[in-house]
Amino acid sequence: MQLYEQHPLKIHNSLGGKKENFKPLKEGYVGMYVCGPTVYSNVHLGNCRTFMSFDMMFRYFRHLGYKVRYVRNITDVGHLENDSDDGEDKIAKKAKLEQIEPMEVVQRYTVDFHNIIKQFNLLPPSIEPTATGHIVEQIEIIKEIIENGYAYVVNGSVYFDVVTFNEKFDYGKLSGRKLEDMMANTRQLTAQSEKRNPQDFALWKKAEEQHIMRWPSPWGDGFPGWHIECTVMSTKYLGRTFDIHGGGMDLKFPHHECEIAQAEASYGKAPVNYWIHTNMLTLNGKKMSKSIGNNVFPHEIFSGDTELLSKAYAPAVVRFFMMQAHYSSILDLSDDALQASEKGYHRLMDAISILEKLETGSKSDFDVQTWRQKCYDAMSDDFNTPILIAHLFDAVKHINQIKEGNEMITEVDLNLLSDTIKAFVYDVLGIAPASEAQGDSNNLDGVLNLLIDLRNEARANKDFQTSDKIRDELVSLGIQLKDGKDGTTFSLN
RNA sequence: GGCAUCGUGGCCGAGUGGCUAGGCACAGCUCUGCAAAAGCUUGUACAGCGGUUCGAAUCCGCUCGAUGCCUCCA
Repeated sequence: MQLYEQHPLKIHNSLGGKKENFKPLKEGYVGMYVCGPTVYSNVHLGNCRTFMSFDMMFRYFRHLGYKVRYVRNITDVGHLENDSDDGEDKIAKKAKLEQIEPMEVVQRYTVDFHNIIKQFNLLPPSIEPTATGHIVEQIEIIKEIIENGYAYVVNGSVYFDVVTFNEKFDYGKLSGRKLEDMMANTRQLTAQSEKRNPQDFALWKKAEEQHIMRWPSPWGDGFPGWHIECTVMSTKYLGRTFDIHGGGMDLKFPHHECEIAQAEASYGKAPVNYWIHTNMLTLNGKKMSKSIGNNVFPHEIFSGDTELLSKAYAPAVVRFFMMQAHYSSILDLSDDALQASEKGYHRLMDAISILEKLETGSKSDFDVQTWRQKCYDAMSDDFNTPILIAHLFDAVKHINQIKEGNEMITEVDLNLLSDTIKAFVYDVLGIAPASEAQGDSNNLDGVLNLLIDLRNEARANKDFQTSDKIRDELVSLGIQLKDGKDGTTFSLN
């Protein structure tokens, strides 16, 4: 029996706005697509939060025993700079600015993205397709949409006909908008626009002479519109209808709305059963955004090299900080909040590290079975990581009590406790084990144990000057000694 | 202007029609040579105004405020 049978999962579906019981199309398998980064600049921390949230979901699905195909794309072409007719591709624009090949820009920032994501301990997706690798498929689906009567060609460009589409399908069902309202709220089209209606969006854009990223198509040389790549790459690898589609809240409209429209206009059916949208990470109460410059880069956090922070924070601490908030809530980044998380993180990790040293007894004062169930209940209730973490701290309390000799635990329970807490912290939350995060080494252990011995000798001789010197010097090196009942231990910061 | 989300104790952040999340900070105590760590104890918050209810912070309405989307953005 798989874990997913014992712990049924509920997911908040953005389409409809309700929590629903999760039922995959094929039992035991999950298909999940997440809109990945546009690689024309470094990822900022806000981007990372989204990918981290979906990484956590990916991990929990796997933990539950599902076989998951997780597709996260790389957008390396296609974002129109603006809606005007000379709209050019963001990546191409950046390339011209820096006098290099567009694919060089793509390469540089893709490498940066992978590097950062790895430090945050994200698992690689099953497939990471690129938009430029699927031009042929994009052209094919555009042809289909034209044949079905939901798109029109103007002067080498192809536009999706929202009004015609809306007659048969419902444009706006994901974002809760009505086409009439949208049209009423839009200014009149300028005379020179090619579009029949301001709400129409580009499926294919004609490339002007100076446009360097271009591909031949039945409508002339050009490049694909922003929304079509996701429709193509998701359905190609997951099927025309698949389980989960995720992305940041800011993509709900128009991007995801358009994806639904494109899929329905071509294949005639809804592409996705469960839409999941993660909320924004804010900085000073405002959304992080590349375009307005309100952002923090991960390397600035890791190095502490920013005016926003008083010190550097390890990737695992940042990850723990993010997991303390629900994925669907706005999270505001601040130095105070990170500091609080860092302390909590160390408390949790210290408890895990003393698990092996605990002595077992004849009975348990801690109901591990019930606690374990609560952990699953939290995660299975729309991936409620903050509640899970609250339960983990409940266990921390008991672990410390057992260490102090105030409580007892049986060997069986201790093993279950140990396995469960490690599974949730390491495997599900994706928080790196202490040894990895702290750069463990046996040499260091040996040296520290020697220093601890020397200090304890000094203390025994009441030579507190020496003992305090050892302790204080170590603290300034980031090593904290902890005197307990059963001797002295240390932890690294 | 339209649509959406949200407003919780010093800070961060869950949750919910009645039975006190959690973390951090603060205070007292225990332990300690002194600290740190750990443990124990204390904090009764839910924007405002109405309404529904035996009972609402939780449901409904209004007001105020914040944020997001409506043009590229996770």
